[in-house]
Amino acid sequence: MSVASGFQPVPRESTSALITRQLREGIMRGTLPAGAQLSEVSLAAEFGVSRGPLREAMQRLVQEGLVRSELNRGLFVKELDETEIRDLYLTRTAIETAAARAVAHGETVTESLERLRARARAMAEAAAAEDLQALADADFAFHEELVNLAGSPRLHRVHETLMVETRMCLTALQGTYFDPEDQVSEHTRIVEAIAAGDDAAMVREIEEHMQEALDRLVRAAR
Amino acid sequence: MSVASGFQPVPRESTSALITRQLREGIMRGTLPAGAQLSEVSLAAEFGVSRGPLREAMQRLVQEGLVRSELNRGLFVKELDETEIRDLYLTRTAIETAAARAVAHGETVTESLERLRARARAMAEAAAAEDLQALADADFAFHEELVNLAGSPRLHRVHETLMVETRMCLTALQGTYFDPEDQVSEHTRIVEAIAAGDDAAMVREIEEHMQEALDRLVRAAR
DNA sequence: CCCGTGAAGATTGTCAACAATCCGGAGATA
DNA sequence: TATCTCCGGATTGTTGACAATCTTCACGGG
Repeated sequence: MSVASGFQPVPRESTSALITRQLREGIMRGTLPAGAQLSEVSLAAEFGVSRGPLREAMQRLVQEGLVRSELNRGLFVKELDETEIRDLYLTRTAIETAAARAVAHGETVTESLERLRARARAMAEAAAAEDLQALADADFAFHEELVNLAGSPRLHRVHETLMVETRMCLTALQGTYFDPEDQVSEHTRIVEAIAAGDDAAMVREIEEHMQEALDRLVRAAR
Repeated sequence: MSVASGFQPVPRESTSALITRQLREGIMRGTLPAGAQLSEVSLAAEFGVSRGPLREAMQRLVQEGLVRSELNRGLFVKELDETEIRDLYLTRTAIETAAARAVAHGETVTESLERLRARARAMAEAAAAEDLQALADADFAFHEELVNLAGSPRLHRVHETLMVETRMCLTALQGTYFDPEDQVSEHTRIVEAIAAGDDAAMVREIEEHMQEALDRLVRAAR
């Protein structure tokens, strides 16, 4: 019975894990806006489960830092002030520079670069088509790809949360205009720095990109 | 009644948070050894609570990555093979280099350096006294201090988990001998690089320190 | 001797009810 | 009018019981 035919272990997931994912999505999309109280009874009813599994999912989000718990009062979607946003981008810089270095020194650099270039191309196309939604999605896809290619479960897990928080910010500022060309070129420069194998340049490009993105965000928020 | 007399908000914590902390401590100290199944009933009995709050605490640890969940089978303390340990140190490097840079560019560099030097001194003293336990503790205190001084809640949260995992490794290898002098000098060099304000050197020293620590660990584990 | 079958025991997953706590407003008092 | 007290409603925190699932081991057939 061992024919080695690439079967993956059945992906069954616990209910709390499923709920966690949906809640995280909701926070990301702004369906659950920052500062909102998460009522246990109403959410449990919405998911069609009892409060037990729902509370377990909540605790996961608390540990993740997306939800704040006030004892005997309730759970609230975490709000991000400017200090928090700066910290968010500081941490993203830490994770993504590490990821870039791992990619640059990895076994499959050429393949990785190909995938990153594809993501960058997708951004350029979205920018050319002036499709801001697609541009934002491609932007996220690029950064997720970068961290995935590093092949580090820890960097990946941390980054996942950071991206949710980032999306939270952008959702809150929906409708604001950012110059597409800047964004595209910043990403292209990152890829080329990785291709060049120049660690210092790589770090510098990512740092500048984060700084730019942070500035855009903070400026728009005022 | 508003005399503004520096009271801090009562630190009341939820039961699941308290349990989480204790479980984490147990994992760290090896009381709950890697790979062990965490029985809900027995643990709940030990804590004197019912299974509800305990399960919530477990979900936090799952999210943190310290515990692995197998559906309908149970929860197990995560095991760290060599690949995992490498990833752990990769991530620690990412977090701690970022922290060091934040400290170096922070407002209170001189004060921060003082505290780091104090930690380094404590290590030197423990090494001189050949107290290996104290040396290990001082080592951890140094790295925790470094990340705390960065003042980043996100770096801090991630790092906390990483340190638990690191301690897990060392607990498993208890009794192994590491050269104290090497450890002390590596930390001193990190502090001095921060003092010199040389970003590149700082990153290099931390990377080398992590590499050394990783090598010591991997060598000892074989 | 090996392998499939099935029941018993143990463990996890889920639920609905109970207890404790908090918030807001009505009423009383100075 | 301002303030204190107390009560009702709502929400969270906790519990014990029930359902579903997995593991183990003995049994019987090939």
